[in-house]
Amino acid sequence: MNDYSSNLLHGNTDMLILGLIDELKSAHGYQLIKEMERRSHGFFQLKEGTMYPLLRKLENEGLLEGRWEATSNGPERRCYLITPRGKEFLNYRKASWRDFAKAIDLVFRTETA
Amino acid sequence: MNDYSSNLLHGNTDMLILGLIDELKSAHGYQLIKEMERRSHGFFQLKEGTMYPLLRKLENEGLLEGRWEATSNGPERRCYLITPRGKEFLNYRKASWRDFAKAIDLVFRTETA
DNA sequence: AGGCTATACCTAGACTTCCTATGTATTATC
DNA sequence: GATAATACATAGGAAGTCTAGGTATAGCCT
Repeated sequence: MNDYSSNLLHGNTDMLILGLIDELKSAHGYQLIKEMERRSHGFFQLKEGTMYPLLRKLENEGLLEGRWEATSNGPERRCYLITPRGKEFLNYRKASWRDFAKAIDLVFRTETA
Repeated sequence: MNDYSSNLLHGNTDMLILGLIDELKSAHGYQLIKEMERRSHGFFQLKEGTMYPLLRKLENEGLLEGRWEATSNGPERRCYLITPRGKEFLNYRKASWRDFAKAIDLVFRTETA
């Protein structure tokens, strides 16, 4: 990420996490970091120190549901599903994002437009 | 602004300020707050505690040039122009913003797209 | 056996950015 | 002379992300 990406990311991380889990049906933290990086062509490189506390926070708020799962070839992982409340929140955040992007455009659109 | 707007705003404020000053040729802090609010239909309501320190910071960094001006009907105001370095920086930030918005879309675009 | 890499998660403390709350001062309006 | 609008200033706090460390398992290579 360049110098500003983590600033721009501010407030969008939970939308990205919830959205990805919603799409993937089930995902764990490490996977989400890699998947976001892959999909954005390297633009988003969320740090572990950001991801794991945030997942727990979203779980505590009832937006995600997590459970430990054993793997055949590595350490246990905590897999998350999105809850109905999480889906609601995701939709709200997506709408906020659209409004925000629209507002940026409005500011830069010239007066006569 | 709703609860999240100030989070989404993170890292975009200087782009908005520089962009508006660039468009308006010259502007002062109070004007910028009102103009942003007007143009975004109330979405952006930057606080004075955000605006004034930021303007001074941008001036100190050589991106803006400010001078005090008397007014006929009120207190003095500090008017700002954008410098060549400021325009460069603005273009860079606008490009970053486009990249960021694109990255968000990429993450949410389904695999097959 | 030992070292390296990838996977997978955890935490404390720092940093940046923006907001809150408050203060000063001028002019116009009621 | 009280209030509102204009106009700027500042200290302290809140929120979100990063830094920089840590633990642990499994596979691969020498």
